Amino acid sequence: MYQNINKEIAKIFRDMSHIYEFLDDKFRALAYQKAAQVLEDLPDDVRNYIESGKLDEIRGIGTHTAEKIVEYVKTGKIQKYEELKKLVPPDFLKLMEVPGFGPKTLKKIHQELGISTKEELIKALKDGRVAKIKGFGPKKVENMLKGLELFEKSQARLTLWEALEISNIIVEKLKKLKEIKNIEVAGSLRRRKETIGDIDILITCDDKDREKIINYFVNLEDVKEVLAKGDTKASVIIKEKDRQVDLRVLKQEEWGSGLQYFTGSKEHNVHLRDYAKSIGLKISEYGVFDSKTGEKIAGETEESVYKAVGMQWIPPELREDRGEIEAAISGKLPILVELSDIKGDFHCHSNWTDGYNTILEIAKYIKENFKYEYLVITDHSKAVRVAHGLTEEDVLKQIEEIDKVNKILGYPLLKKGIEVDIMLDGSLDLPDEILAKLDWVVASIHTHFNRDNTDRIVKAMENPYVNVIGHPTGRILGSRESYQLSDEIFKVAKETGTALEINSQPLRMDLPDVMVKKAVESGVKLVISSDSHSLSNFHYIQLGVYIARRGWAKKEDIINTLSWQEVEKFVKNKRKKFGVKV
DNA sequence: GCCGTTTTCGGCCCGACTGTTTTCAGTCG
Repeated sequence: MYQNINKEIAKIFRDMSHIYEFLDDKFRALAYQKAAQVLEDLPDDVRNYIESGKLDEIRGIGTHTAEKIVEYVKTGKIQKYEELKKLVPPDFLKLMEVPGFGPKTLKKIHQELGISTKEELIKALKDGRVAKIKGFGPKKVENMLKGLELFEKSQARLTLWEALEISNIIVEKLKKLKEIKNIEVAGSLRRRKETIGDIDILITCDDKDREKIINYFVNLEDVKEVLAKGDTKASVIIKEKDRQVDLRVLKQEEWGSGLQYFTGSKEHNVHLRDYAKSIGLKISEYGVFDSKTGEKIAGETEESVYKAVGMQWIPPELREDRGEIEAAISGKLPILVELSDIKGDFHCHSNWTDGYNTILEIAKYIKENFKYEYLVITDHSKAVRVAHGLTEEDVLKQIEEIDKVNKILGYPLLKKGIEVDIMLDGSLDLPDEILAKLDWVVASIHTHFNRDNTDRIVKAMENPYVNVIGHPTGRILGSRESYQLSDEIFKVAKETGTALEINSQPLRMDLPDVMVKKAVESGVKLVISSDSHSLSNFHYIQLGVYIARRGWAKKEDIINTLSWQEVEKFVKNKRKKFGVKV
């Protein structure tokens, strides 16, 4: 069962971390926080680590957290957690995530007023009881109430695509000001995380131009409300999706260290600063300093910051504290795949099923807008009724149509493919004789999400004609969790010569980054696909490239970087392996 | 509770901001 148990335990550890914060045991809280993060990022089922005796070799998991993991696996609960839970009102655990609601604040309210539910707390905030506690006051209470409101409003995060679109609009407008010297987005957006909270934009300029730039920013037509406007920073809410956008003005000599700091992630920065400290240096957003003399030794560029602590520059997509710091110290960072390496797209839909455009329209659009060597048309197969999936006869007709369009284009840009459905028993809904006529076969699951689907995917991969598994985990961000899968899929993918898809649809982003990393480590090939249903969708491919990069994928790991001739070799190799004549 | 390119014990990122204080604790990113 893939990931679920890791997540279950991570959630408990996170709760325990909150409880320890509440109990003023800061460092235990930190340790559990770290263990939770590590578990969430773990691409393997944690039980595999137990079996192989490697559980406490994971950095961040020690003797005691390992014991508790084993205990959970064996008994379904953690005794210590059950005891700790009794010490903190359950509502307060959730409230700790609200801005302004720290452990000390909540503890004091709990002790002084004997309050233990969210409802009572809100009442006490409003009727002035909280404001009377020593160390509290009207302003603090006001901010807590505001925090509560904000928290409830902004729970939903933007997709990476939405955040990129919004930030591009703002950045392009700012770029028109010639006073701005450097400009860059920061935060999770620069790291290209799958979802984004707020948008951070950093710039540098001469001191005398600050005011003009900040005024220009807060007066953009996209701005709905100005939250704050100061000397070095302005925050606004923009009309598009009611999102907060922050502009920060840095000094030229602090550009690198500021960009590094504001890019994060938090975990990456903590680890980086900790390491710097161990070699006698101090890193802050203002630069890299000698701990003893206080002398500044770097900061103007990001490269200089990493270089000063003896590391390679780390691409933002890797900055999640998943081993990139160690790799950068030993000079072993991978050279990540880039959008310009991509030679084609392997998954799209035409109006033969649920796409909006004719095959000819698609072909012309790709010819004009991409430098692709190939594009595989992969409409749905008949089992997907809502999409009017293709029957055997339809597939044969579409093959003729594609030949026709290629003739119009004057070269064979389009390739013949299908997104064939994986049935409940793992069989496919089109016969091998039909699949054999195609250049490329994507096999996907579109039904029965509430079960462990390893068996279905394994069986599909054992079909000689299946080249890639489409959106392998089935997740939809914000609405559908991944179904369960075991690591066997990586093993079988490798053995059978089947690739795994990185589906670039903004709400899919499937495979997720940590699974991409696992695939790369397992020697499994990946295919980046737009899964387009309309012309503009083809541009999603860059999202897939970002996930691939976040999963440490190199050019060699990605099938799309191959010429079509090499792709054909990949297809033939699998068929040969299964004894099919090619 | 975790961890080691100073350490197996004694640390655990850094700085700004806010609101409450009268020198600082708590929170945030």
